[in-house]
Amino acid sequence: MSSTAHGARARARLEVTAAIKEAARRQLAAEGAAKLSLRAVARELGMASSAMYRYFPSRDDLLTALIIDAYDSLGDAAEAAHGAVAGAAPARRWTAVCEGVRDWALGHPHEYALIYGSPVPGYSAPETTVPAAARVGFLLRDVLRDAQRDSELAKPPLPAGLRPEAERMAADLAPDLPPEVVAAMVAAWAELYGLIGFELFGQFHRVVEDRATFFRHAVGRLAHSVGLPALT
Amino acid sequence: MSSTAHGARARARLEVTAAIKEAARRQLAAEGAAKLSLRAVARELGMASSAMYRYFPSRDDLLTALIIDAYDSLGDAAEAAHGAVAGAAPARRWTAVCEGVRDWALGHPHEYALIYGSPVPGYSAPETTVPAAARVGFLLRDVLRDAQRDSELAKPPLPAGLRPEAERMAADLAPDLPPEVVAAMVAAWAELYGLIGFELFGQFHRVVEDRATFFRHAVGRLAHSVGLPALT
DNA sequence: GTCTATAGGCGGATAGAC
DNA sequence: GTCTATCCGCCTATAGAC
Repeated sequence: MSSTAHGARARARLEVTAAIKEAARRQLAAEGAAKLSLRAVARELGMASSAMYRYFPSRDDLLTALIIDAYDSLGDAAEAAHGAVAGAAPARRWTAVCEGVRDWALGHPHEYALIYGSPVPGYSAPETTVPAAARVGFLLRDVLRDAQRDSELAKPPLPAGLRPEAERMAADLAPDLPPEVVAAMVAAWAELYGLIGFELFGQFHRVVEDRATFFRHAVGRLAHSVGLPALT
Repeated sequence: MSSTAHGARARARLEVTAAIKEAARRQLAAEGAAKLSLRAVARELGMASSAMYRYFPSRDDLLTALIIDAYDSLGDAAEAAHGAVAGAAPARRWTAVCEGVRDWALGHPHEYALIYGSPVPGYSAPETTVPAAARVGFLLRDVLRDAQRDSELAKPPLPAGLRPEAERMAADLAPDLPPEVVAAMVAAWAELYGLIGFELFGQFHRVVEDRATFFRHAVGRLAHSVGLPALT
C-alpha cells in the first residue's frame, strides 16, 4: 500500500477515463449527443459495457464530463488567441478572441454543437458546468475592462426601458463597467454565436461564400457596438 | 371509381398523414429529432409500425416533412407579425418581423431546435426544404427594399475587403439593394438567431432576466446596423 | 392499407463470479 | 475492476396474409 501503488492505480484510472472520453467524442461526432451510449463506447474500447460504470455512474455523467471538457477546450483556445495579441489595442484583442472562438468551433463542430447547439432531450446540465462555460465571457469582459481603464471605451446608446435590466446585469457581471457597455456586450456575445452557429450548421450554404472575411467584418461591427473604437 | 371515392380516399390519407406528423411533433418535444422513431409514432396512434411506411417511406422522409412544416409555420408567423404593422415605417416592420420570429420560437422551441439547432446526425436536409427556409429572409429583404424605395435606407460602412463578397451576395439575394445593406442584412439575420437561440437554449440563464425588453432593444440595434433609421 | 410475424440489430442497467 | 450473463426494453425494415 505504498504511495507508488496508489499513484499507479490513480494514473491507470485517469488513462482509462481519458480513453473513454476520447472514444465518446468520436461517438459524439458520428451519432450525436442524444445517442451517446456507454455500450458503444465500451465496444470501441473492447471493454465490457458493465465496466464503464466504474468510471461514469451513468450516461449523463459522461455527457457532463464531455461538456465541461468542451467548454474548457474552447476557453483554452480563446485565451490562447487572446494571449497571442496581448499587447495590442482592445479592439484588436476583441477580434482575436472572437476569431479564436470561430476557429475552435470550425475545428470541433460536434463539441460546439454539444455546448451551444440544441439541448439534449432529457438531459439538464448541472451547475458544475458553469465555471467552464463562463470563461469566454470573462475574457470579453476583461478586454472591455482594459479598454475602459485606457479610456478607449465609448458608451453605446441605451434606451430608458432597458436601463434597469442593464444595471442589474452590470451589477452581476461587471460592476466596474458602465451598464450601457454590459448590455451591449451580452447582446454581442449572443450575436457572435449566431454568426458561428449559422456558418457551422449550414445556414450560410449558398448564401455566404467568403466566410472568414464575412466573419471578420461582422465581429468588427460587434466590437464597435460595445463601445470599442474602430481599428485603424 | 367515382371522383367522390377518390376524394374520400385522398382526404383520409391527408388526415392520417396529419395525425402522424402531429404525433411526431410530440415525440420531437419529448425525445428530440435524433430519436424520432416511426415505431413510437405508430404506438402512439395505435397503428402497426409497418403501416407507417405507406405514408412515409423512411424516418428521414418524415423528418423532412416536419422540417418543411416548421419553416412554413415560422414563415406564417413572421408574415402575420409583419402584416399587423403593414402600413408602418420600415424600422417598425423590421422589429415586428424579428419579434414575430422570437414569439414563434418561444412557442415552438422543439421545432425551432429542429430547423435552427444542431444538425441531426446522419440526416441531410434535401433541397426541397429551401423555399420554406427562405421565407423569413425574404420578408426582411422586402422590408429593406421598401425602405430603399422611400429613401429611408442609409448605407452601412463596408470595408474594402468585404466588397467582393458583398457584391456577390447582393447579386444573388437582392440585386436592387446596395451591397453594403445586403452584407449587413445577412449578418443581422444570423445575429438575430443568435439572440433567440441563446434565450431558448438556456445560455441567458442567470444572465438576462427581462428578455423581452433585452430582445426588443437588440433588434432595434440590428435594424440600425442594416441602415434603417432609428424609430422616433 | 392494415395487420402479424420476423429478422437482426441496438440500448441502460444490474448480479455475481473471479 | 473486469468479466459473463441476464432482464427488459427499444429500433428499422420487410414478407406475406387479409
